[in-house]
Amino acid sequence: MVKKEKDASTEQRILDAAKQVFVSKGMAGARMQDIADGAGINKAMLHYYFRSKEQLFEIIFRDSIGRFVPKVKALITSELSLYEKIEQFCDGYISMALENPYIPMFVLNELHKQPDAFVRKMFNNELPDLSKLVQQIDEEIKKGNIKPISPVQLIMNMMSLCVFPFLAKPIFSILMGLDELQFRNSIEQRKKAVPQFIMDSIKR
Amino acid sequence: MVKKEKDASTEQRILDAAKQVFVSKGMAGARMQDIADGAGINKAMLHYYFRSKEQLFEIIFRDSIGRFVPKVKALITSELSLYEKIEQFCDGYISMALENPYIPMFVLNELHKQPDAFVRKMFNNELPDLSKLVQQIDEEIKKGNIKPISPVQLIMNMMSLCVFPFLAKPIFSILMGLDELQFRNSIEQRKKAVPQFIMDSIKR
DNA sequence: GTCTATAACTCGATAGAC
DNA sequence: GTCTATCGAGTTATAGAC
Repeated sequence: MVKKEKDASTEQRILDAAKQVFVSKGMAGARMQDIADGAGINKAMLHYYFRSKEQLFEIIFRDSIGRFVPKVKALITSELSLYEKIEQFCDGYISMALENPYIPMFVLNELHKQPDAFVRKMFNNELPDLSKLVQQIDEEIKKGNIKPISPVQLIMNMMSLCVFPFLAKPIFSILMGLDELQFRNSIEQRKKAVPQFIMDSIKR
Repeated sequence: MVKKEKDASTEQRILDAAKQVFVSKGMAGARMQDIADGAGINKAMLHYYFRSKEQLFEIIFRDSIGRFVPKVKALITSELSLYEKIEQFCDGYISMALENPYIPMFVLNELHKQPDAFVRKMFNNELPDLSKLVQQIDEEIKKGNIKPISPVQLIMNMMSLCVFPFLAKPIFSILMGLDELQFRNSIEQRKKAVPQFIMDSIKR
């Protein structure tokens, strides 16, 4: 990196443009030309800064998801109560996705193209251990603190409620006539509303 | 169609293979070669039966989603109670997606590439009218039958709980160690469990 | 570092024999 | 109806001048 550090560097402009294109078109649909246009340079420069499309994609992905995964791993094996875990997962995921709204679609697409390889990559070859969380749910049921529910169903519900609105943004916006700001506000509310919705449902 | 009707027709084999490929790779990622391989023929035959990739995609899409959309439109404007609508939407969507598990991903992908055009195509240029449903929710709140909740949030929740598990099948299966049958059973349960989960949460 | 030009390749589509 | 062979458009990637 011998260049001068004046305005927003070419490198950064490429990364920003690439994020934008990769999320709206997916890896296969993305065109290096579109990324170059978005960054205000030509295709050759993309290859100068990042050897290949593959590598550009890789860098963006790691940079985006790299910080969130370890947090979730730590959370689910922590000593917090079930309610705190639900609260922190929802808040943490929704906050992350509000800052990187392209991530949910990005992850989903790659997941479908090569499930095993991608899951391993995402979790650095070490799957998070859900057994403690599952056990915790079963205990709360046995103690009579929450209604009987299969842990698998509860975890599915929590993830669904957090992730899906980001994936379905286009259809929600059109169907419910939400503009950019209204959509953002609706999502913002969900940081509190989703844990509330879940607890209202399961608590006795 | 002058060919003999012996085994599973070439045409049907193409459609089956195409479904399979389109859902796992998306429209842009799908390769005519892969579809041809899946159907046990060569690329030229694809073009003989279906003029273009575009057209093949179109046919599969209309065939899959064509029946479900009108049902939903009728349901939300019907005279049924809020609870019955929730129950029937969840059961209807989950049943449809269990039979056509590729649809959720398929719709989502196209939605992201060309949101407006695709939504119009999906609903035949006539968006479903949610106002009656929204009004119904507000009334139930005013009557004190359910807790205060934004109709937008409630509808988002319902759709999330129904759709997301199909999208996230690969990660759920790996994370929770579910085989094909176990996953199917978990989803099957959700036909009843999701409406229950929602009602438990909102009812007074 | 940035550009133009072009090589190398992928993939949808077509021609034409059988 | 089915195949092989090939074209042509569109894309990633590289060479080489400035």
